[in-house]
Amino acid sequence: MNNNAPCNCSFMPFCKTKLSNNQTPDTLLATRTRHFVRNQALCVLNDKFQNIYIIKKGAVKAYQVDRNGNERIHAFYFAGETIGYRSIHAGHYISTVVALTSTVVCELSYDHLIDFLKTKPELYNYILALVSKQLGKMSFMDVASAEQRIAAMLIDLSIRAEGAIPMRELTLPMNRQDMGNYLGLTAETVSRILSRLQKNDIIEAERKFIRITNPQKLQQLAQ
Amino acid sequence: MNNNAPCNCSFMPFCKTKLSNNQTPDTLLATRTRHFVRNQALCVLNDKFQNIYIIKKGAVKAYQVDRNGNERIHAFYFAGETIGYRSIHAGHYISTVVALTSTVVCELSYDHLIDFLKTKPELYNYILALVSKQLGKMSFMDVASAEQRIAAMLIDLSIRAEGAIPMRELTLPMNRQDMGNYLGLTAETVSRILSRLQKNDIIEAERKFIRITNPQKLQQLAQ
DNA sequence: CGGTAGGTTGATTGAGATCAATGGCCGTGG
DNA sequence: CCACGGCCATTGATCTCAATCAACCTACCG
Repeated sequence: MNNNAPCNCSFMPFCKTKLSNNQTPDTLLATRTRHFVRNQALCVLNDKFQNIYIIKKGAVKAYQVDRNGNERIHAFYFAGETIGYRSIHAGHYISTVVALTSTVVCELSYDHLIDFLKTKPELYNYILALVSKQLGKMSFMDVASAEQRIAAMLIDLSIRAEGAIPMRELTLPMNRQDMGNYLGLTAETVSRILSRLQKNDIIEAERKFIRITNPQKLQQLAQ
Repeated sequence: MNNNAPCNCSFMPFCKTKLSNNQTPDTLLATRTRHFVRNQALCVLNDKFQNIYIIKKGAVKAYQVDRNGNERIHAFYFAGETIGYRSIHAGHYISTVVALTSTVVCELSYDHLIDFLKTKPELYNYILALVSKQLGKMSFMDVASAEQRIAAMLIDLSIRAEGAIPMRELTLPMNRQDMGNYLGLTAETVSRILSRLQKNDIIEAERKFIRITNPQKLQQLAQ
């Protein structure tokens, strides 16, 4: 991973490189590459909101802890995806985000982003659209059956997860517990459904490795 | 409702009035007041996204229709609340929004808003925070019991719904079917739980009218 | 090579869906 | 004004799916 390589993420318009005199590329908007190991926190609930993170490599989970001390995962993020929009309003991080695997991120100061935007009003609609895009991700999964939820999640992951072959193969970065937590199911139910999908020749599941052998059927189950 | 009265909604900074020569107040950003009757649509899924609506009076529901033709309500909006942020990214409305009662809205062209913002860079962070705020409303209700969901919804409505006396009394703008749809429950379950809450002296429920007789207990049930 | 976290599978239970019947409210039209 | 019809709400009986509790297996890591 080259720290100075131009992004191809959603911040590309802010990140285009130009060659300066000494032939090293500069970004328009200052960023910093950071590395996180498994279980290390990128940001912690209630810490002052300062940075937006774009995942370059790896995967993370975002969660809150309820009054009973139970973890509630509300999102997973993969390479190319952005973390922090949800915290702009509050001024502090509204969830804790930890790395599920070794993870590389691009760190970007929100204040610098705002200052930069003031010099580029033509990007204004662009950045609003980026934040708006997140709003479309609110899901209705709470009404679906366990099988529908898991089918939908596998399809989603097969598209978003790093290294995944869309609708064919993927390596889950999270365990059954975390999948269940995110979907509102228990780890046992996740395990049972994956076994059932395998019995029905829709997927092959071997711990973290998943191969989707019948994408059409899986899509159908996901509704 | 005075069309020219200054807003006290989240768009207030764009809406402050000044007296011009002839003593009629002007808004900084052009808006238009519109009236909708029950069941009339403010906007329809897939129509070109053009306007943001701020509810001045009344209540609306936002829903999508799934492949099986089932309505899926993902939000209710009340006086003071804003509709349209979710559609900025897509360029078209990503849900259909219909009035639950007679409803008055303030209509605001998104293009005009963007143009206006370009003249007011100091409001960049403000508007980003407004959209970000919506992201915080994504809920975890899918893991709660039916009783928890309904308790939480009653508390939420008692704060947000027009004419509601916070934590005391409210008149529901929607029927049991819509409540259930939103919460991922059936109308029968909603009815049963409301009856149970009444039997336990936590609320009085008479069709659309709800009086919260034991707010502490209700809060406790909602977790 | 042993310990532990993660994963699978079985038996039982329970919350909420489903199916069904009844009653009340309200708008419409005679 | 009242009668009718439709929608909405309530309540009961039954069923189903996923949670829970429990046992056991397997991969991986120090």
